[in-house]
Amino acid sequence: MKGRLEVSPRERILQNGAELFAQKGFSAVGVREVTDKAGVNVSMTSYYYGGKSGLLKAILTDFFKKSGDIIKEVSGLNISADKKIRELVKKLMEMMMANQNICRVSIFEMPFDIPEVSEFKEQLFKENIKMILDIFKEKYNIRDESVQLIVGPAFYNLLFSHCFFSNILHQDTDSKYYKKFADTISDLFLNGIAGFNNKKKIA
Amino acid sequence: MKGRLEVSPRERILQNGAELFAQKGFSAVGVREVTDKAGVNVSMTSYYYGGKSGLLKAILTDFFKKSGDIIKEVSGLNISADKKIRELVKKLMEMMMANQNICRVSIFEMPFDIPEVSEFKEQLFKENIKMILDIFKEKYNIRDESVQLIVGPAFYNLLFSHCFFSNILHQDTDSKYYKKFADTISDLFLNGIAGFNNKKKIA
Amino acid sequence: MKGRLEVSPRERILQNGAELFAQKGFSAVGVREVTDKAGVNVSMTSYYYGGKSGLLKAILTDFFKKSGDIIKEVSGLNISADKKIRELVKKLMEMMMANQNICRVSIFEMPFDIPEVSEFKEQLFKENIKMILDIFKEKYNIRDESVQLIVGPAFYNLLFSHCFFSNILHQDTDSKYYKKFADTISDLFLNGIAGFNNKKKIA
Amino acid sequence: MKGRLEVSPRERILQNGAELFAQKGFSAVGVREVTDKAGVNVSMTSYYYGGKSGLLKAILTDFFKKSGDIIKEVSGLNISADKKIRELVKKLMEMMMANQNICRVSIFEMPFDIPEVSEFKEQLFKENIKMILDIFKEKYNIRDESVQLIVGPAFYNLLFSHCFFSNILHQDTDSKYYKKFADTISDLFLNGIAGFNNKKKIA
DNA sequence: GATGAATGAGTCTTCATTCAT
DNA sequence: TATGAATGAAGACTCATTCAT
Repeated sequence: MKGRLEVSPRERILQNGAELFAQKGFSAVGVREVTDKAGVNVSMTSYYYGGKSGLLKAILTDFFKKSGDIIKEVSGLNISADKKIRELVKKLMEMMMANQNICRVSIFEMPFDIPEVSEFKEQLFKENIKMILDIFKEKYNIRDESVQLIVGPAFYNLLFSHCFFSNILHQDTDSKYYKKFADTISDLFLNGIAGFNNKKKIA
Repeated sequence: MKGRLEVSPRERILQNGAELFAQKGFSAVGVREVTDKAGVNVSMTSYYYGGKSGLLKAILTDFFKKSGDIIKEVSGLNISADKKIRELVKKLMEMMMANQNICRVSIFEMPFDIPEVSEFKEQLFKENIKMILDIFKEKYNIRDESVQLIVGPAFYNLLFSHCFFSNILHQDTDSKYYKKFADTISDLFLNGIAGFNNKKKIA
Repeated sequence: MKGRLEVSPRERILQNGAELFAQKGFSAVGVREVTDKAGVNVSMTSYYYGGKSGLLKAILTDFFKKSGDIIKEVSGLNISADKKIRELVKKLMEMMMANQNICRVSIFEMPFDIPEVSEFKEQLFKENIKMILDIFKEKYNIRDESVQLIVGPAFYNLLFSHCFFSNILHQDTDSKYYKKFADTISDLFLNGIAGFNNKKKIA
Repeated sequence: MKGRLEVSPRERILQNGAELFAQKGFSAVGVREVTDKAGVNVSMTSYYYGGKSGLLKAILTDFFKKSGDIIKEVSGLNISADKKIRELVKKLMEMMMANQNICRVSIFEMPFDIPEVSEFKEQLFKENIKMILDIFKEKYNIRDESVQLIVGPAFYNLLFSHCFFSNILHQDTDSKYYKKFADTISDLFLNGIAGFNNKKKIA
């Protein structure tokens, strides 16, 4: 009899896969490495996810579902756009803190050699970006489309810059750090974007 | 007969390698693919660069040399810190525009499965970040170290967010776009960082 | 509720197995493919037939039983040897028409990698050939054993040449075709074998 | 320095592949088994033939080239059609004796699970059959197309019935056997086909 | 300097089968 | 009787690298 805390093989593969992919990069990790770590048979990756790329798709799906839900939730709040952005940053940072591996993999893996997965990610990503831009537009007057194409991604990138550099800089990422990070990014972005409406340019 | 414009086999490998790595990711590209494209023999990669990872190291070296030179140059200018930042963004963008493949590869490839290259990149990257932070400190009062660890990378990330998303969003990246991008990022960042010194918070 | 026309799972596996084996070859078909097509659980192949090779043995048994019965029946008829041969060809063709998949599989699969099945088929096959040769010997004087070893198989092969080529030539195989085929083969063979007793050689 | 009798790795793979495929069937043989027997590295199969199916295609090409050359040569002879047929049988049997493995593989392997190879064989096969039928038509009056579709293949099948049964019957196949076989088949076929022109039917 | 045949380790995936339910 | 999750072995193939020429 399996105990209550027992995690299913399917889930173990996803979690361990995300962890290894986050550490070493998708294509540098073998399925055998993942399943060994998960304590299941090699063939279970194909059995459950239809293969290594299917596992990556499952990870991406998980991430974009989680972040999409947050964006939608924040969108629906009855608060100012600025507050929404702060709230969005905070909630996304919390989610990232709780799902570091899945997030890092979803953000950084660009499997251009697997078109199917590549297009899949592209689609999910664009949906996310669009929803975020909709929040910005509630208050800020971002007419120029080319700016939109810069500001939206820039925001997204700021958010995840932590992921980007924690890999390289090996910073400690406790909950206090995440909070500080969220605040700083919100300040930086809100002040930055506010400046667009000012006449006088800095420098 | 080799003309004046003839590029050496060694250089052809690097350029074609950077192009393919940028398109498909380092580990998704085989040396054979690179050398075929470059029109040289397979074994020349090992011959010139000591192997595939050696080629990546050479690309990284090239990029960090180029960006380091720009940072140093701008650092030495006798202008305000704000203007230095604008100049830095402008110059780096120009460099990226001229060396898209090498830049993208250098920024996005995280070869954690090859510790030697991974550490190599980490070292070069940290040197760059440090030099940039020194410019910020000239004027802005960024006391809190954890903020430093956020703002520096955030700036770096903003700069390269273009790379990140051009892969996914397939934007046109002509020289006009680059200029607009540089301006927007400079505005965003300078306004954002200026806000840190303001008492009143937005939102 | 199972109706009268319902076919048992066991039989469904055999029929669908024969069909797929006939189309794609024994080793190119997986048990999962067979059971999916049959609408039963994967493990039923092992359950009913003791495994994939057991299923093949069952198909072979079915075929050699059917053809053996025909040969015995024709042998016992009180007609001339020539007529027996015509009748044999006709009856076998009818049986093949009604059991195309089982016949094709039984004739063409040579599972040398599964000695048990290979020997099983060899034994059944030799019994068939022997019974056919006995019919020939009733009238024709085929003394030379090496000729026996040629003529018997040649007859058998002529009979099944239709199977052999229908795979490649994609002929229509309606009942009219089968009748024409049976007649032609009978003519060819009876004329051919009759010639053995003639002195003068053709050509 | 390699001796004069040394066979190239490429050729060793083909010969040993043909031998193993002939014995155990194409899909029952692993590439590793072939290359081990050939004394070369596993990857050479892909290197030279582009994979296991490429090796099969090479074997087929070899066979159909050899048999096609013979058919063309005999076609061009200035002798009666009957003599051409006898000569054809004799020459093909000689070729088969000298290339037993390649012939058996080419005749019996029907790789329907590899459409590319399947179609490749189909095309080569049809070309062969067509050339043979042209010889028949020189003298014999085979008007009915459906008979053509039977007689041509039947001849082909008679020829190769030896292959078919030597697998099962384990006959000795020395040069004396081959000669006897060629004679018997020629007699059988020429008498059989001659009978088509006779009014009276046997039986 | 440059070639390309050859290597061997490693990859993902598929398969028939089993066992607890 | 029937299920389907799980197994372990084996499959073909790719890759970076080397070495004799």
